[in-house]
Amino acid sequence: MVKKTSMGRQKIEIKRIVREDYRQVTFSKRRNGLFKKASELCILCGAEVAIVVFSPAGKAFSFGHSCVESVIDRFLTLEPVQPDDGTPALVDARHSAHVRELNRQYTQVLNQLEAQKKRGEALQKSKKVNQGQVWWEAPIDDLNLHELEQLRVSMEELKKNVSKRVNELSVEASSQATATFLAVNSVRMVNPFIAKTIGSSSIAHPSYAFGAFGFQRGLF
Amino acid sequence: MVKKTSMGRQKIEIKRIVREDYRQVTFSKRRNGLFKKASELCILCGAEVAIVVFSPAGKAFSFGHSCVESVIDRFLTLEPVQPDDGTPALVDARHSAHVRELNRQYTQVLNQLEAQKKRGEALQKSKKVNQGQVWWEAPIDDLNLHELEQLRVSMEELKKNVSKRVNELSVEASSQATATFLAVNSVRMVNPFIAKTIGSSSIAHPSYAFGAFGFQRGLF
DNA sequence: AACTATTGATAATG
DNA sequence: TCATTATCAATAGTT
Repeated sequence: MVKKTSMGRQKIEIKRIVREDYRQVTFSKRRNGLFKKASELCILCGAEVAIVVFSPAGKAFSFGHSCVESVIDRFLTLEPVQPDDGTPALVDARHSAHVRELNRQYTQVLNQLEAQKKRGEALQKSKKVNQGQVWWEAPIDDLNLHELEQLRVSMEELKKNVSKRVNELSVEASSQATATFLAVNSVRMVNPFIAKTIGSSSIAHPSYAFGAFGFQRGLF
Repeated sequence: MVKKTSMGRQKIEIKRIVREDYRQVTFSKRRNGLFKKASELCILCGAEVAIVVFSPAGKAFSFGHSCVESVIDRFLTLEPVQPDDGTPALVDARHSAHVRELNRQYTQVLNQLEAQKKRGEALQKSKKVNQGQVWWEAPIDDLNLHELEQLRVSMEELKKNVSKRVNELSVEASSQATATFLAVNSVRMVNPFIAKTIGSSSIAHPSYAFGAFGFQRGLF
């Protein structure tokens, strides 16, 4: 079994966190969580959301869909407060357009980044799955008849290859060695391909270095 | 064992909820959840938070600690977007700073995106290599007798597993299917394990668009 | 920054 | 809408 590395999340009381460093970490985590939730709300329900957060240190963070200012503006125009009495400066309008466009691009790239990250994680994960897999102990239980049939054919092929190789070796090696190979005895199950790859730092077969057979781990 | 009264929460994809009634329910729940999270953030970390939410129907909801307006005001005085009655120079300076910061972030995220793309491509490549590599065509030529012996034992093991599985399936499947499996015919040689792994892992992760609309961090 | 054991949020249901 | 509950997602504590 794996060693327990953490007691995991513990219940906390909702009251001011006293220790500054803890508070800072929690602030970061929860601010991200909040923004994520807001993002989901926008996507799921087509809502418009603006969030402004000031850290205790006075640093400002904001989230907005589609744009903080537009949501806030919309909100403020609903409010009885009407601070605006006159000219909407054209220059500022232009600047705002600029900023909005920049924001749009930034947002777009952020999305792409997230997508890429996810993709990378997925690949990493499937790679891990492959690595943890020892092929002769592979999840045969999950295979249907068709897949088993394919496997069977594959095994025939491998057997042929092995036989061929044995014959080749038999020619050049002593008959004693061949007899040893042919004798069935209990040898530990290790994958000879991997052993080969690890043993030699040759790059003759670079693909194996990536755990082509999916193991590396689980071999004692 | 108590009767199951519900399937419980199920994983959902983060995309627009089509059914209006579901969307409305989710909007209510998640809006409350969002406000609660915001409240906790304020209490735990001493942050100031303002949230404005417009439902798709156009109804406004807001949360504020200590007060929506005060937070928004504080934010807007930082933001150069509003035409200020103060000196134009000061406004421009703020605006420039804002844009510079946004540009900096944009650049940074662009760089991250590039890095992620590279990483993803590398993983994809190694995965392809794995797929292209068929283990039964592995470099048997490079194996010595000892390694071949190990391989042989491994094959025995695999064969046992396959036989066992075939027996299991034979019990539950028709004799016809079993017969089909047992018949040797030329099937394209693919590794069923690999196929299986890919198949299941592609459905692996849900996905929400994290920060889908982008948060602007620390604008000043 | 990453990792888990937990708690907390919430989708499905009544 | 409100309550319930099984499940998923966020995150507190730790490394």
